[in-house]
Amino acid sequence: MKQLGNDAPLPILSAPATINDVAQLAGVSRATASRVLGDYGTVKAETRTMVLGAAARLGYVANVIARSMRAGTTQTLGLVIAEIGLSVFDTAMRVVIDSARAHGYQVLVSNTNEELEAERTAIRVMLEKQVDGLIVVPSSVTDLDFLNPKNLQGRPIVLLDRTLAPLGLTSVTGANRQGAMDAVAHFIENGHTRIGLVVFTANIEGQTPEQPAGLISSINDRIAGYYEAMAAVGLAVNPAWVCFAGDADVSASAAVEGILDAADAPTALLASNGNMSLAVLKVAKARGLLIGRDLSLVGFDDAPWASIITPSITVVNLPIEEMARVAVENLIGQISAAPDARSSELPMNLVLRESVADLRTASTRK
Amino acid sequence: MKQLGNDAPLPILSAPATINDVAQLAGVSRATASRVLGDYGTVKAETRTMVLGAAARLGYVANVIARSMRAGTTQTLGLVIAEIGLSVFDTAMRVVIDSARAHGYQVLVSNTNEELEAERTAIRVMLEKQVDGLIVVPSSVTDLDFLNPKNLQGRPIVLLDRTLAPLGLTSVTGANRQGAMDAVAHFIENGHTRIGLVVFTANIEGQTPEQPAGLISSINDRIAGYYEAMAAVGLAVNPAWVCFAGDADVSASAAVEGILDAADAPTALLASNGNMSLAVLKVAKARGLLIGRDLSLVGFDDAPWASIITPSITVVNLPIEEMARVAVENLIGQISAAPDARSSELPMNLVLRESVADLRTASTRK
DNA sequence: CTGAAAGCGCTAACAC
DNA sequence: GTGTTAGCGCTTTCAG
Repeated sequence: MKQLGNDAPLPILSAPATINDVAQLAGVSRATASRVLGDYGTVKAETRTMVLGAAARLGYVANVIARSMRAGTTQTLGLVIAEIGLSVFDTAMRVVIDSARAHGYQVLVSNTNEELEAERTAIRVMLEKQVDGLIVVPSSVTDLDFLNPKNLQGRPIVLLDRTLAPLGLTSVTGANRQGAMDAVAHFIENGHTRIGLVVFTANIEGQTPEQPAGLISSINDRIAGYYEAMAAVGLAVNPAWVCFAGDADVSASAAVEGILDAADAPTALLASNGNMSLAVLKVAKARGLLIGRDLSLVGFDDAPWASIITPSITVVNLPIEEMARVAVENLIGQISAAPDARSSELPMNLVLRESVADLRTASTRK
Repeated sequence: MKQLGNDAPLPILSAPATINDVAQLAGVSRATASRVLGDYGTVKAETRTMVLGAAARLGYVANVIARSMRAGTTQTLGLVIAEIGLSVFDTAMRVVIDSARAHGYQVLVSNTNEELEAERTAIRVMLEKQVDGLIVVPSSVTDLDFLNPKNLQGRPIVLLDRTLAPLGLTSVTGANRQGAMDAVAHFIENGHTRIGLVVFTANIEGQTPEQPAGLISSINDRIAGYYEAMAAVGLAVNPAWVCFAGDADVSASAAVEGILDAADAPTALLASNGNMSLAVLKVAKARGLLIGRDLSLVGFDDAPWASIITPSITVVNLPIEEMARVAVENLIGQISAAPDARSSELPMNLVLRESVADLRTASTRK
């Protein structure tokens, strides 16, 4: 390699310039170039200028991969999402990505489509890629030893939206049980007594009236809240009012249809998530049922359209933005040192709109 | 370092196991361990078993970062999205992530919120992280020298949804001009002559009736299509029917309000994207206007709610899933070798639903 | 203030 | 079939 003076002509590089090229062109050692580029140690102002000039001339871009190798940190977080396209998770992604960036981290994203195997692979790949930490929306409640910290190469993890009790991992969730109870209470306040529950839950085939085993915690809690709120006021639940569906298309609709076809069909439906709200809307539309009059609906997770359509939809809102922010901060906290890995459960609040009919005969307005 | 036999006791490692640890525990050289783990070259079956066993016992996870450094490839794609949360881009993300994975690539995602500076930074960070290629939804049409291939370290790039004519980069877009023309033609077919256009366009302040300079190509093409279709049938465009808004909340609503308040207000509105459709819905709701009767609407980009609400919304659908797939395949094609970097423009199609009123007096059904 | 040299974990010639 | 060795690009002691 020929030695180049300070103002040497720009060499033609086939590959992207390395720190060696910069050092050479500036006529200094690699170490000095690194000091300037990495902005540490001490370098004569003049030398610094030379190096910076050389870097600029060469269009030098640091190879962060190489830096990572020495530093042992990649400034990258892994985000494993159960279902991109579901409004609540899209929002979570946006916030995770944006606030990670604000903290100097990039985000590697994987989508599992609620499939266990995809999740397992995603985690492995991210560990291989040496992410500094993981934010995971877990999609299964069994066979999750791959999420056990002992298999995580010492990398911190935060669960988002769902907990995994047996593993005792840090999680950031919504108060789903309370949210469901509030929804049911709202129906009751408005004179409803026949209240149904349609649950969207990945990983089951078609639709079924029996509660599947191994539901993720958020759904589980919403179901528990529903039963608890009904029981609290002594309202009986007709088993035909509760149904579970495994996909957003046919079985979700079928589940809703099934409930509406029951002998003493509910006047009100609690939909377990955004997909299910859409399914209720779809069936109502097909049957010519006017939401908020012929059929009442409360959904979970506020979506951009929920407030704007007519009638607008009353929802139990998951504070997903805040949850995502908390998850990132908690994770970065764990990475940086302080192991204050405390789980948080954020309150959910009922957003009153127009989709619940007031069944009270007189004018008993609250 | 002490030599360990085949069945040596498991050493307690503070840091994650490296290939050295595996080799040592298996009693072979690093190279052999690498051969087994990387599945190349030839190794005696017995040795292979030893190595695999050792790796398993140690919970060995390959350090892909180190591998990348040698290989010069990271198997990672960079995705720079203009607005996470807009249905069309969320879908693009899902497809990019999923199909990249199907090709053995992971995806680093950044969100620019349509801000030039964020985009510039995102690209730089991704180059630093040595992504093998970039998929970018560019948010600006000026100052984009950072997207010039000569500043991209030789890494291929594919533009999604929008072109950048001066740079001549490969792009995958929709036939926006044609789409807008189809929408206008549909209005006209249904007897509308006063047809308005509300445009959502980031990076302007508030709302304005004049067409801002430097609009991204997709929006530009939609606007051009609108004017062209009107001109084609000799329909005059009242300037008051066209308005531009810079944010999804107040100014989008204000733009719609402004148009509806015009002396000869349009009977039909073409909304330039999903955000704008929502704004039209919002204003219509506030004014008690029934879409599909009092005011007709055609939007762009099909969203999950568009078909389900009442009335359902007629849209010009961007084939975003296919576009995203094509973008990934094109990019990976460029990475792998074959520089068949041809841009594609995919057809858009009008999805007829219920949001356009038939103004023709008699029963001239088509 | 700057340079020489070691090494992060891995793979790939090249020997034997 | 397997081991030795060099080196990807970078940072960081340690000398001077």
